[in-house]
Amino acid sequence: MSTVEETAGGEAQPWDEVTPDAARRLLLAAVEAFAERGYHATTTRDIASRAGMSPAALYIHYKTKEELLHRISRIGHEKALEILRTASRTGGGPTERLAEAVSSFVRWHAGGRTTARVVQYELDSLGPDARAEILGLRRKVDAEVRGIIEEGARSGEFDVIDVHATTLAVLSLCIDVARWFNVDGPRTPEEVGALYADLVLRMVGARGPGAAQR
Amino acid sequence: MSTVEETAGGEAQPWDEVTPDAARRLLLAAVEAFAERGYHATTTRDIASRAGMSPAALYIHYKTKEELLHRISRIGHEKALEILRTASRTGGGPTERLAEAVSSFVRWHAGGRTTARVVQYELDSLGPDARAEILGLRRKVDAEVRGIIEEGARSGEFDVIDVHATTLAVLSLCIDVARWFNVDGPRTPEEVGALYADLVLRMVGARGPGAAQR
DNA sequence: GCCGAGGGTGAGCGGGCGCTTAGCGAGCCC
DNA sequence: GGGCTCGCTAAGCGCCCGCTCACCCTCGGC
Repeated sequence: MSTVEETAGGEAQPWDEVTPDAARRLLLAAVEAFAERGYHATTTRDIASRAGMSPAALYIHYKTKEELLHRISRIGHEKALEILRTASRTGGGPTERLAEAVSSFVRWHAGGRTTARVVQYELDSLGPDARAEILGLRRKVDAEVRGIIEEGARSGEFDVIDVHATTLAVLSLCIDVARWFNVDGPRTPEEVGALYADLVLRMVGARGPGAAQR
Repeated sequence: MSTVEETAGGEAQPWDEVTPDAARRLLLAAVEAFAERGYHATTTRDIASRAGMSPAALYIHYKTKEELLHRISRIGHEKALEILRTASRTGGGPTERLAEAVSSFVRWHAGGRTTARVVQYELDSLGPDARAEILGLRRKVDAEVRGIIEEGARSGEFDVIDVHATTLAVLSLCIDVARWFNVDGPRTPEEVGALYADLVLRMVGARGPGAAQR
C-alpha cells in the first residue's frame, strides 16, 4: 500500500544533491550503518565495504567520519524542515495545516526510518560546531509547528493550555516514530500518519473542520 | 519545587539493591557516562575513573562492560514497570489511573533523565540474549498501559479508534521526555507530568471525571 | 602472629580503530 | 602518444580500546 520505494537505505530520501556517485554511495552506506548500530559503533571500514570500496576511499570524499554524520544530519534536517514548511503553506486553517504537518512528518519518520533515526538520535555524536549548526535547524522545525499551534490557539480554533509544551509533545510523538516503527510491522507509514494526525488534533482540542467529530 | 534529590546521577533512582558499595559506585558512574556519551563512546577507563578507581577495578565486580549496561537496563525497566503497576493499582476509573500512570511515568523520565536515557535508548547496544530479556520487560510495560486504555475503551469512558496505536503513542510521549528534558529548563518534572497527563486524556477522548473539561 | 580471602592496583597484552601515504591505472588534453 | 589528473587501493602507522595478570594491602579467625 505504501507508495514510496523502500529498498534498504533508499527509502523516501533521494540524496540527489550528493555528488559524485561514489560520495553518494558512501553516504548511503553510512546512513544504513549509523541507523543499525549507531555512530560510535560503526567503523569506517564497515561504511566503505558496504559501499563496495576500500577503507581509504572514504577519505577522498570526506575529511573525517564525523563529516559524514554532519552531512547526513544537515540534509535530513533540511528535508524535515521542508516537509513541515510545505505542509504549513497548504491552504486551510490551523486544523488542516496541523493535520497535514503531522501526517507528512510522521510519514517521513516511518518510511525513511533509517535516515530519520540517524537524524534524530545521533545528534550528540557531532562535535560542538556541527552540533550548534544542526540545533539551529531544529529550532526552525520547532518554530514551524509552534506557529501553527499558536495561530489555532489565538483564533480559538484550538484549545491549548501551554503552547510550548504542546509543541514539544507533538514533535515528541512524531520523532519517536523513528525509534519504534518497523517496516515489516502491521501498519504502513500512511496509516500511522493518519492515526497520529488525529491524535494530535485531539491534543490541541481542535474544534474546527477536520477535527475528529463523532 | 521538585522534591526528589537531583544530584548528578543520584536523581530519583535509589540503586539500593546493588551491593557492595564499590559495585554501586561503578554502576552509577556507568549510568552517568552512558547517558552523556552513549554506550559505545564510553570507555571502561572513564567509568572507573568517575568512580574513583583504577580501570582494573571494574572487572572485579562485572565480567564485561556489557554486563554493566545489562544490569542498569534491567533495574531501570523493573523500576519503570513498578511505577506503572503502582499507578494502575490506585483507586478510581481508567481516567484517574491513566492520568496517574502517565504523570508518574513522565516524572520518572524527567527527574531521572540520566537513567531513563540509558534505559530507553541504549537497548540496541546489548547482545541478543540480554536484549531479548529486556524486550520481555518492555512488553509488560506496554501491556500495563494498554490494559488501562482497553478498559476505558470498553466501558465507554474513553473514545479510542485504535487501542494499540494509541498505547504506542502514549508511551512515545512519555519516553521521548528522556530525550529532551533539561533539568535546568523552565519546567519541573512535576509540571511536565501534569501537562502530559492532560494531553494523554485528550488523546484517548476521556469524558469521565478528571478529564480536562471546559 | 600467621593465614586465607577478597577488594584493589600497575603494567601491559592483543587487537581494531581512524586516518595517511605511496603508488597505480583509466581517461582526457594537446 | 606522452603526461597530467583524478579516483581508488594496499599497506600500515600510532593510538586507545576492552580486558588480564601478577602482585599487594587489609582484615577477621584461630
